[in-house]
Amino acid sequence: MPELPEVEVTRLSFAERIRGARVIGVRVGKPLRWPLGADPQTLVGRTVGDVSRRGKYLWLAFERGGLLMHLGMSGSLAFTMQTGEAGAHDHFDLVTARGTLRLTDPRRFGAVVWSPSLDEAPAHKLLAGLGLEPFDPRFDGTYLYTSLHRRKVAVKTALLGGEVVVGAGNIYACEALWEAQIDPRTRSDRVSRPRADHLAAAVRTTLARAVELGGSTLRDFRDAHGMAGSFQLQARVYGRAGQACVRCGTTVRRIVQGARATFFCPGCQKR
DNA sequence: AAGTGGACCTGCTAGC
DNA sequence: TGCTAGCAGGTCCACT
Repeated sequence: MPELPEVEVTRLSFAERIRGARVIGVRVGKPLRWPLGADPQTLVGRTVGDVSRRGKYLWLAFERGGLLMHLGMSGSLAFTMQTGEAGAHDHFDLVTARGTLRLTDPRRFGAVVWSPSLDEAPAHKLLAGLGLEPFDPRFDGTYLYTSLHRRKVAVKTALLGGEVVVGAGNIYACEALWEAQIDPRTRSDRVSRPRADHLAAAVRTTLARAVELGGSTLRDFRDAHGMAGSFQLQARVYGRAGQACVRCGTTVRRIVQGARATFFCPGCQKR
């Protein structure tokens, strides 16, 4: 579920309200992708600081150390005063006097990991190797062109990998390639310089627009207030196999790349 | 070393 | 109506 826009929308929906809140309890449910790495009770009494984002990870800073959170494929966070009884898929509660931050994640690919800092393990290990943020000024056509030319994978695969640029998952990688009119099967080292410019811009604008629209709610994504996103209503190719391309009318296709579905228009997305 | 495929886990949907 | 296969927004790890 959550790609950069969903994670950012989630962050924006609770960061201000939780800042300064004192932790009064922690509840841990079923195991997530990685163990918490600390006794949950050691969080009690600490005060939450800034909430920031790196790629699809959230970092809840405390006075010393912090929680690195990932929503996996099916995770979402809620932050409310009236938190009900924990359900079968509620695997982490951070209870504060201002409300409870609850991670709900049916598939449990998500994670909540305690780390002394972002520069130390385990956070460091998880964030090492991540590419540039899409809104980093250094993420431009030159950078993208150079990075893509170091590899020989399909350009869609390179975008999804996160080693070049973070944040575009399956929906937004497909959408950005449609926007840039690039065939997702194009080998990364065959993307021309002008098209790298176009693609860098498309990644940025696609993700930015998705944040403005509250992300994509395909089935169950909600921000921390319970608000659904609406980008999915504007998707040009994702999930539209068999339908006419809104730009050229050609039938949108679904193929499989690296065990992931790719949607594209064979009419106007060229190699 | 880089590229590929399997693994993790649960729920929903389409099709028989 | 009920069962089953296939599919889903991510990413780590083992293997070639």
